[in-house]
Amino acid sequence: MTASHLPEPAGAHRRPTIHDVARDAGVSKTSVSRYFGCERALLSGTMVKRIEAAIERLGFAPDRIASSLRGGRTGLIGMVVADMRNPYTVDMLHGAELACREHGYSLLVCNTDNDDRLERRHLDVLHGYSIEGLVINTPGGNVPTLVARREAGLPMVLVDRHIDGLACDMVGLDNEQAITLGVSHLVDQGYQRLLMITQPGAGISSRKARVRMFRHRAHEADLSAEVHEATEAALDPSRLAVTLEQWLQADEAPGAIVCANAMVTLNVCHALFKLYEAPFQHVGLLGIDDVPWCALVGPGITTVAQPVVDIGHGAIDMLMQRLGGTTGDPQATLFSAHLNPRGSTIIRSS
Amino acid sequence: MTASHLPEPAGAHRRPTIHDVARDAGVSKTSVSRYFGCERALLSGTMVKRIEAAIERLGFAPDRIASSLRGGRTGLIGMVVADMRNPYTVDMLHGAELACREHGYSLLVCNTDNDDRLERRHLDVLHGYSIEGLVINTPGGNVPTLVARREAGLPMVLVDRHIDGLACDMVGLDNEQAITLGVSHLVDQGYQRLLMITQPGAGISSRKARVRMFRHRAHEADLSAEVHEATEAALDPSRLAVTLEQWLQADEAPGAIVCANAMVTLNVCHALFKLYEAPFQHVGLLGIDDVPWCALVGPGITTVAQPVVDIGHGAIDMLMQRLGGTTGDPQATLFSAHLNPRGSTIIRSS
DNA sequence: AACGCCATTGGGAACGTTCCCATTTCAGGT
DNA sequence: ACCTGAAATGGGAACGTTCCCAATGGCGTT
Repeated sequence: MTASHLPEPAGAHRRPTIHDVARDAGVSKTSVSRYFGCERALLSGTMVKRIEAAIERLGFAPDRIASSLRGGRTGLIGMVVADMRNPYTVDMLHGAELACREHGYSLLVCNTDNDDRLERRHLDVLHGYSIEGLVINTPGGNVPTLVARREAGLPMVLVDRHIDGLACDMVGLDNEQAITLGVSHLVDQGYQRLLMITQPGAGISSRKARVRMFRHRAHEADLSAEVHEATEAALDPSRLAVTLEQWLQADEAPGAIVCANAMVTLNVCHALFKLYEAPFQHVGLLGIDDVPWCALVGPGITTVAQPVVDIGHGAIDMLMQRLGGTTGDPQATLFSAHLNPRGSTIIRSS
Repeated sequence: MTASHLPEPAGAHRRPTIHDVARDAGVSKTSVSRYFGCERALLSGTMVKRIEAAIERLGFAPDRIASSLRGGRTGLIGMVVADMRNPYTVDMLHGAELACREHGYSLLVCNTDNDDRLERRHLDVLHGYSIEGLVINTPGGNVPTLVARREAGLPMVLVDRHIDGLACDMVGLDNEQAITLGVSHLVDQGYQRLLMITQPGAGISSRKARVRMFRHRAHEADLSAEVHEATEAALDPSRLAVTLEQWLQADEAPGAIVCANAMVTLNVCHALFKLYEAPFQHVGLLGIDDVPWCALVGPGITTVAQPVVDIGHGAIDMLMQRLGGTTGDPQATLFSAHLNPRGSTIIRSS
C-alpha cells in the first residue's frame, strides 16, 4: 500500500487546496486564508513570501464556492431581463457587466422572454445560488415573489420601470424630460398632428409615463395627439401599415409619428416602406431609443436617445451602495435623454 | 439565557436548511437530501408526503452553493464573449441561454471587449467558481491558459472560430458554403468585379476562411476580386469612404462590395451614404450576417444569414454531450447559411 | 523581575449539503 | 424458527473555506 487515501487517477491531478499550500509553505491554513482575504495586513513579510512561493509552485486558486459557503458572500449578482434581443437590454447588460467587473462581482444572466412563469423559475434559481443582489427588468407578474425576496433583505434594483407595491431602488430614464424634448422638437419643426405608437403597457410605468406626457405636451402646444397601442400581433408591419394609412389620410395637415421604443421604430419603418417609396416626404418620424441603423434609414431617423449603458452601470452602482450598508428609503436614479435630429423630422413640400 | 446560540435578529429569519426540514418532518436530513437528488426513488410514499409538507411549511429551497461544495456539480456554465454589443454575440447568447435553461444550467456571462488581459482575468474568475463547462468566443490571445483548462478536463466549446493548438469542440458557420452562396448570387446578378471588406483577422479562422473562399470563388468565375482589411480605425466611415471611392472609380464595370460581418456592413453603409444619395444605383452590396435593419436601408440590403441562435444553442448541446461523458476527438458542428436577396444586389442602368 | 500588551500565528468548529456505510424492518424461502 | 436479502432509513464524515478564540513570543513599563 502506497497511501491510505484514494489511488489518485493517473492523468488529472486534484485541484490544490488551501491545505496543500499551507503544507508546502510550512504554515497554517489560516495564514493562507488570510493571504487572500482582507486580513492580509496581519501577515509578516516572510510569511507572505513563503505563501506566494507555494501558491506559484502549486498553481493554487481559491475555490469561491467553498469560500461562499462559510463566508456568506457569493460575489454573484442576478440579472433578470425581459427580452434579451431588445437593443435596450443589450446595452444595459453591457453597462452592468462593466460595473460588476469594476467591483469584483459576476453576473448570472437570465432571460425571461416576457414570460411570468419563466421569470419565477429564474428567480428561484438565483435564490438557490444565494445571489447578493438582483437587477431586474420585469413585466411585473411576480410581485409577491419579489416583495418576499426584498423583505428577506435582498438588495434589488428595478430597471426602466418601477413596480407598484415593490419598495425598492430603481434606475431609468427621465421619461417626462425625454418626451418633452421629442415633442418640442416636432412642434418646432412645424408638425401639426401627432401619433404615438406604443406597445401595450398595462403595468409598465415607463410606457404609461411616456403616453401621459405625450398627451400633455401635445395638448399644451395645441396639437391633436392620438395614441395607438399595438399588441404583439398589431406590430406586424402589414397590419401596422393599415393603421398608419388611415391616420395619414384623415387629415391634410403635416403629421409626425412618435415611436415609443426601438422595437416599435423598427416595425413602423417596415410599415411605412410598404406604403411609400420615400415615406418621410409624407410623414415625420421620431423614435425613442437610438440604435446604430437609425442614421441609415431614408434621410436618417430622428431619435431621442437614452444613455442605456449608463443606466446598466448605474443599476449596479446602486446595488453596491446597498451592499455597502446604505439603508433608507428606496431611491430612483433618472437619466436624461438627448436629441439626435435627423432627416425624418424635416417637413418637405408635398 | 434563552438559548445557547445566536440571539437571532428580530426582523429577517435565517434561511431554513435541510436540517430544519428534517426536524419539522420528523425524518433524517439524509432523506430530505434524497428528496431533491436523484435518489428520490428510494423514498416511500409516506416519507415523500411528510417531506413535501415540511418544505411547504418552511418555504425551504436547497442551497446550491453548499450542494456544489460537497457534490462537485455547480450547474454553472461560463460564457466568454469577445464583444457583447455585436449582434452576433447577442443572438448566440440568446440561443445558449435557451439551451442552458432546458438542461438546468445557469450562465455566467463575461465580456472581454477583445482584450486579452481581461479575457484572462475572466477565465480565472470562472475557474474560481468551478464552472462545469466553458463556451468561448476568443480572439485567441490566451491559448496557454485555455489549453491548461482543457487538459485539466474542463469541457470547452469554441464559437465561430477554432484556435490552432487548442484541441476542443467547435460550433460555427460553414464559411465555405456561405461565401459560395454569396458570390454565386453576385455572379448571377451580373456583377463583374468584387471587393470584400473585412476586419483584420490575424488569428481568427472564420475571417481567414471567408477571405480565402471569396478569392477562390471569384477567381473561378473569372471576376477580379480585391480584399480590403480595415483596422478598427479604418472602419471609420469617412476613411472607408475614401477607400471605396477609389475602388469604384478604378473601373467602369459594375461592381459589388461584400461585407464580412454585420459590423462591417454598418460602417460600409455609413460610408456609402456619404458618397451617394442612392448608393445602390452605383454599387452592389452584400452583407454576411442578417440584422433586422438590413431590409430597411435603401432598397434593402442583400445578406447571407447565419443561424446564430442555433449556433449558441448548439454550443451548449455539445457541452452537454461532453458533460454526459462522451469522449473522443474534438468535433466541429458547422451550420449552413441562407441567402436573403434584396434590392442592394440588383444592377441599375447608370 | 514580573507584568501586560501588541503583533503574529495556529487549531478547530462551522457553513449546508452529499455520500458512504450501517442499521432496521419485513417478506419469503428453507 | 431461522436465515437471506432487498427495501427503506439514519448517522456521521467530508467538501474547502472563514472565523472565533487561544497561544506564542518579543518588548516596553512599573
